[in-house]
Amino acid sequence: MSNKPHLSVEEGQIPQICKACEARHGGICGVLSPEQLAQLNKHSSRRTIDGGAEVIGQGESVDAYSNILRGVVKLSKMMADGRQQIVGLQFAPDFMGRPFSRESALTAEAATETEICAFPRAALERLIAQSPELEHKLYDQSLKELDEARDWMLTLGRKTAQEKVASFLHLIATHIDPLAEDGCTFDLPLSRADIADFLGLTIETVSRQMTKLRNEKIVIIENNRHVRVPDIERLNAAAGND
Amino acid sequence: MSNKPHLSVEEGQIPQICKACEARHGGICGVLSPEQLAQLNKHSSRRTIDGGAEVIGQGESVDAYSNILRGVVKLSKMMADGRQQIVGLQFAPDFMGRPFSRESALTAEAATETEICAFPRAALERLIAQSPELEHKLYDQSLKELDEARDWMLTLGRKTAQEKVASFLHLIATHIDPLAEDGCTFDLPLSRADIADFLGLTIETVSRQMTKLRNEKIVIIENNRHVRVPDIERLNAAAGND
DNA sequence: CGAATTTTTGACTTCCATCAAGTGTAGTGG
DNA sequence: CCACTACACTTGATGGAAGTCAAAAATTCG
Repeated sequence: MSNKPHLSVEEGQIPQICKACEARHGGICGVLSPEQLAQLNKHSSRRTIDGGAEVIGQGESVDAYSNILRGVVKLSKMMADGRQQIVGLQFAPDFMGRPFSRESALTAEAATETEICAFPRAALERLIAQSPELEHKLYDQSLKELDEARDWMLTLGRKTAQEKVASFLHLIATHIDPLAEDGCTFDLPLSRADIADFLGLTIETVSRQMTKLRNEKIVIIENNRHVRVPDIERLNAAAGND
Repeated sequence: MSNKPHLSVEEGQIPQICKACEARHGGICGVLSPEQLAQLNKHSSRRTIDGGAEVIGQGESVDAYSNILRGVVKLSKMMADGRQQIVGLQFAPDFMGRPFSRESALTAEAATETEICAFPRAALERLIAQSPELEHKLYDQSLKELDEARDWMLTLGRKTAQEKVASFLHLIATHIDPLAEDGCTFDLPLSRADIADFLGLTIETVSRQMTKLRNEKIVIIENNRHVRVPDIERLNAAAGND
């Protein structure tokens, strides 16, 4: 046997599909026992969502939660006259959903092609009720999201357009390519229109500030979507962070 | 059988000081058993904080949590160059603190004279570990705060100065005087400078927009701090909500 | 009352939004 | 392969909402 004895007993009960799943490393499934995983798995289904497609609409009733396995999801709010604000981005292996609320106050939309693992509300809530570890994990994620939301409030309320765009690039750089201090490269998951909606700006202003950052050699823009950051600390400084 | 909790039996064990406390009605103490209340109470202390005084500073280490019993607390973030953004307001009987983090990313400052009930971090974390109901309650509050933070992101990113000021007045009106649809009256817990920091504006702009709302008869400003809203729905409309 | 602070009002400036072309870039079909 | 269209992005010219600077008015407080 290649596995340790005490693990091999449990590993055998983990659903095949969960074994290599990212949601077990950092995601909420990591705190579930093999039995619980199997139980949740019975009702869950994987789905691929095209970029731009809506996962759940503002005001719709919520009857499913999901884990993001791949891709980026935008959470946004819209005013009656069409003004829109992106209030959060979710990456794999984030849990997506608002427990204990029947109705979504947000629109969730895939920014890129996205793969999710969805399960019915009742199944998750049953698990929450019987597993304090799961609720703890969810609580922990919501605290992180709250920290992120508050960071972004400072960006929205007090930063200049240039600092906002730099802050956005910094956010993406640290989420997509979380390694090498020097010279990280990535594709932007958002269009200019989305970036504008995230930063509370217009697409023209985003474009102009991108050009400025390029001219100042803080970023190298290769293919509109493809960006290289030679010095993440210079970008951080341009974002107004310390 | 005999140790099964029953209210009438246990009421007698509730600490005297907790009996009339607001934190037991809507606050986190409401989910604690009399034994747990007694345990927490042994280490807790009530404190009155003057308006303007700092409760906990950005970057300081956190060794206590607290419940707000009276007053309003501002949570804010500051940039290196002094720009400041208020990222949340907390009212009685909110729980205040960031579990599972040693260091505060925020400054908490009393906006008005405030009374809190503080307890050491270890005491609360011990209780959390043994009471899933408590963690559930805390989770629920953090989800509400997340909803509020995201609402405010829309305000910061996409609303005009006029809508921002109206949104702020609406927020206070619904928190302070949560009754009578028609004609609510209240005192603003924040100075113009604080309102500006909450809305991402300057105090001059806040003042001008206040004047405009007064001229349009949407609010009646009696004593700078004292405000009357004759029609909460008109205020809501001025805030850009549907 | 008079000093200090907060708030309002006024004049001017600036940054970003708006409006309007222009320049890729990708996809389609002949 | 090249038109052709559609779409995303960039660039330019102009205007307006909110910021800045300055001073007056109102309010608080010793």
